[in-house]
Amino acid sequence: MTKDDVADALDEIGTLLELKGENSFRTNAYHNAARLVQQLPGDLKEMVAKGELGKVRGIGEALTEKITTLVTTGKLPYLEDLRASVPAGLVTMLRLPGIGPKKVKALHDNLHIDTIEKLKAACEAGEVAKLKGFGEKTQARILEGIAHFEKVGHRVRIDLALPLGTALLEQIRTFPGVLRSELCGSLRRHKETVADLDILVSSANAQPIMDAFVKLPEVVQVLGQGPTKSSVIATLHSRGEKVTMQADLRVVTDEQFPFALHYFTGSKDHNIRMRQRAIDRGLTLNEYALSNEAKSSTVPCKTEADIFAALGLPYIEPELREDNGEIEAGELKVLPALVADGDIRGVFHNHTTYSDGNATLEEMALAAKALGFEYFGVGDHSQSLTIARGMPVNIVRKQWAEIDRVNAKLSGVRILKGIEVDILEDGSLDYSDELLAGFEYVVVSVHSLFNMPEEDMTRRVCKALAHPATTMLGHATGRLLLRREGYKINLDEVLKVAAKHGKMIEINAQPSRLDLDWRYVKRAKALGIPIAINPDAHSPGELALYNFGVQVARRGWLTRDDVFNTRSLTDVTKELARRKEKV
DNA sequence: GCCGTTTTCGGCCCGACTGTTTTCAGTCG
Repeated sequence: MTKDDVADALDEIGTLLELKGENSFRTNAYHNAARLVQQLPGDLKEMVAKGELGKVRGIGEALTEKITTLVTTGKLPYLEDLRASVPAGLVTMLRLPGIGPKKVKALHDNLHIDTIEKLKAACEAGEVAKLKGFGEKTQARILEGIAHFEKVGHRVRIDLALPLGTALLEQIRTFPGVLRSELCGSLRRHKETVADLDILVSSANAQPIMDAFVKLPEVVQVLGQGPTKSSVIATLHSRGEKVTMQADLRVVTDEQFPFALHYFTGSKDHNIRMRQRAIDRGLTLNEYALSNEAKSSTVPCKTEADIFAALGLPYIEPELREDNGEIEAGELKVLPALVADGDIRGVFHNHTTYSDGNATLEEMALAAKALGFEYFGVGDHSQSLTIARGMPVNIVRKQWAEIDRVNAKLSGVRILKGIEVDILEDGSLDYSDELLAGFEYVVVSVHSLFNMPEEDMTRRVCKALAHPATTMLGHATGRLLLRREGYKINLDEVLKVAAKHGKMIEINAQPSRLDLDWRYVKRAKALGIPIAINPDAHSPGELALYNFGVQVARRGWLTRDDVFNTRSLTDVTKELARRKEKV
């Protein structure tokens, strides 16, 4: 049993106890212990053997015993009993927004609801609204949540899908007889969420590769196995979550590989356009070849670039293949040279122990330096966001003094004095103009009152953007991918106001956000709005998440020049100073 | 569940919001 397996078990106990109505301090102790186990340095088995587990603050006698049982026997009767006493569907119901353990329990106790399907039926019959503590609005909200759940329930965030895909691919690459191999589909196009994994291999002999694939340790179920295609369910722990996805492996000959790679990368709409393009030239394109049927000959292509060239196009990056103008741009030779990870020279919106981050200014700055960044922009929370330990004014001044001290000490990286200031209900900012003037830049974000009507929210954010002290807008919609839709806001209006006042917009690179969405990134570019890619890091490790933001930027057609933090420290500080002077 | 130099019980987890109520429980970050 790995740390992740143990953490999963403890989390599950916590959740099941919540559903049984257990007090929250007790359930929290389990969730807390799950996190502790996951973050434990060193080998868990060793710690158990040496009896060191109990020394960890937050793990007492009862948890030591349960973790020991899990690690030594691989199972836990206590958990198995709990599972048997709580219907599995109740845990799924917790994923609906506005529905917590108490409401799930009430639904189960009173209406015997133990699945999403039964819940939906009960809502539609109006039974839920009649329950004590529920009402018409709650019932409507549940139905909305179910509709949302049905739409995206099976998709997985890219940061969780990628490690599973990579783990499978890396093992496949060690199989004898594998010539070329690649992850295809929406994962290769770097979409923000992925439905399943498409893996492509070229080899002269498919069968042994198929046989080895279905026996990989991540594979928990074989859905089908044929001579050229196998489908499995695979599972992996990544970033503290258990990821389960369908994975399809296809094996083609090496001559077919570029065609199959292009075909399985998609998107479907892009492929349709490409096939049509082939037909226009008297050719046919499919996943195996580009052929001239009249002459019963084929056009030899060694790479995807050869296929594009054969159809009169420059190479089109996978991120652009959405039939979103890339073919027209290719024809006109105006495809953008997309920004790349290596172009990023610093980041702006990050947190430290001054608010809800878990590392100090210096630790974060050093981690930024280790990534090759020239500058680390701090953007801790402002005073009204008390839950995230937002900084009162005196703490801001203390942080400034520490930044000066650390900057004097460190070389090769410079800390920039920024802030993530809350946009208050009326669109004003959470600090006085006088204090705001003391920052090198100001990120403005919404963290409260998500349910405002669209018009009010739009006005609120636009007012904040227009504030002279504002440098850029943080996570524009507040969405949490697959979990919570963003607040209702007219983004086109927001972009217009940003362009008018010369303000920037961030791509929040947290994989659960990826907000601004790439579709709007492209529109922002058209309006000349500079984009900043920010990891919104709360720990040193999260700084590396900026690469997910780069992927969004690439899907939004951005070049290096479109992204503010591709500029050098000198350029960035000069520009920030220029902006402040204007104020 | 955990924790403890105010130590073996009682605090831990705070504030705002929502929708349900008629004084508050549940959810969320």
